[in-house]
Amino acid sequence: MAAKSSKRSQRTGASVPEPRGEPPLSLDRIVATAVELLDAEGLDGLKMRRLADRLGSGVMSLYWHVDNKEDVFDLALDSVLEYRGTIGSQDWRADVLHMLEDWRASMLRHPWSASLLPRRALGPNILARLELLSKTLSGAGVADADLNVAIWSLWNYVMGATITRSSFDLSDADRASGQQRVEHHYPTIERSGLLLDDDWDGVFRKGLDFLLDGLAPR
Amino acid sequence: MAAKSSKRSQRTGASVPEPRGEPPLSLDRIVATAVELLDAEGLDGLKMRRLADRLGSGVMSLYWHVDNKEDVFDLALDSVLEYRGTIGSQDWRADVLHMLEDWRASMLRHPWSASLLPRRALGPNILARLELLSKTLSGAGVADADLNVAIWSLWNYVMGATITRSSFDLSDADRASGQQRVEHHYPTIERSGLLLDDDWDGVFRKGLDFLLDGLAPR
DNA sequence: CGGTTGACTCGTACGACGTACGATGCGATG
DNA sequence: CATCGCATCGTACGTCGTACGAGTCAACCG
Repeated sequence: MAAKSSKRSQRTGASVPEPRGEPPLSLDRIVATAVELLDAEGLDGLKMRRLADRLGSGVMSLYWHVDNKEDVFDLALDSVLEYRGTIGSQDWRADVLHMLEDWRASMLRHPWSASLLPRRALGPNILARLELLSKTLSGAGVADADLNVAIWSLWNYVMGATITRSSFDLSDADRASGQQRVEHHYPTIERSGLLLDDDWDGVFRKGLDFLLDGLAPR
Repeated sequence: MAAKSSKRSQRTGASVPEPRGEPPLSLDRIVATAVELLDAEGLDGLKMRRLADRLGSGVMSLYWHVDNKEDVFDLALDSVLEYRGTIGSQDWRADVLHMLEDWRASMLRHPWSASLLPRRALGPNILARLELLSKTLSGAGVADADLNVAIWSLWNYVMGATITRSSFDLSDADRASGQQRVEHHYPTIERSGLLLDDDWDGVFRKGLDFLLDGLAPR
């Protein structure tokens, strides 16, 4: 991450008239198309050749805009994590909830992002969210000494919830065949309906509410 | 996951005398060596050819014991997540803390595991840990209605904390170059020392304590 | 004792992938 | 018209996962 040095110049503000037919290659188009491809085919579905096909260009043309395939992953991931919401209403708690739920929703909309996140460095959009979270909590009266624990607790919770959820979606196919295994060997799990409960949103929200209750008085 | 159908038979209880020289191939040896290789070279360092080299065998011999490379990943991941601790002391809170901290430690000892977890189905050792957690919390007096939220809150927290930490380790290399960026654009993060604080264990423990305080009375 | 069978090993080969390299086209500038 | 930087792309190479089928050897059976 940080400063990859492809030969590409700084993006222009798009002052070109942009004619008919195939639009020209650009970083933005490449990243947007990569996201489409990832959404449609998953992590392993992103091949440089396929990406080029979708863009109507030659494979090697991509490499003028992008350093390598890892770069594409980084850019796609960060583009998906951008936050467009606002902050600074009267109700700091609503601000936090909105931002965190939006984050979770963004990642679930692009399930590959959860798989990618643990092995990529922190992109600017992730840092921006952390900054937003810090600022809001700080403004809400959380003491400086407690700030780090509060931020990380929330962060970890959301991150973990999202990744767990993605992981479960992945194993849905195995669920049927694995069900017997669960029923016979894990009685407590079975009794609690832990793996069957489909109300992920509700559980997520309850835990988050609970966490916030503890972190700062309503 | 679940029932992969390699041609391998059920593992024998090792009744063979096991002679000198290169030991024969076995699922256990393959998995153990895969973990070594992953520890040494990371996710991308695991190649079937390299694995075979380390084992002193031909590449294709692996495929009698294993379905494919994904199978190796699944087995390596699950083998690393096995919990050998006990449960059922007087102090349920200590039991939970021990199990969760052991989990985090296991994953940090094998950083590739955090990257792998989100895209793999739930293995038996993960389910076993969930079962243990459920049983302990249930025995500690957490009401059935609150059980799911409690389990998931803890689970998500640990999962998120571990993955965040791994992610930060990864970006350590970029830290120096990215530091200016952080300092200039993210003032609140900078002021709180959020990205510089090296006491991850302490923060992890504090948040966990806090979470447990809320989930069940001391 | 020769023949058969099943467990296990492995050499060769193939298709797919990421990408290095150098040629090519093109608009702007002198 | 000549030059130069931007942008594109065809070809080729090395590496990967693994399909296929031949090989070895011990155990078993007639």
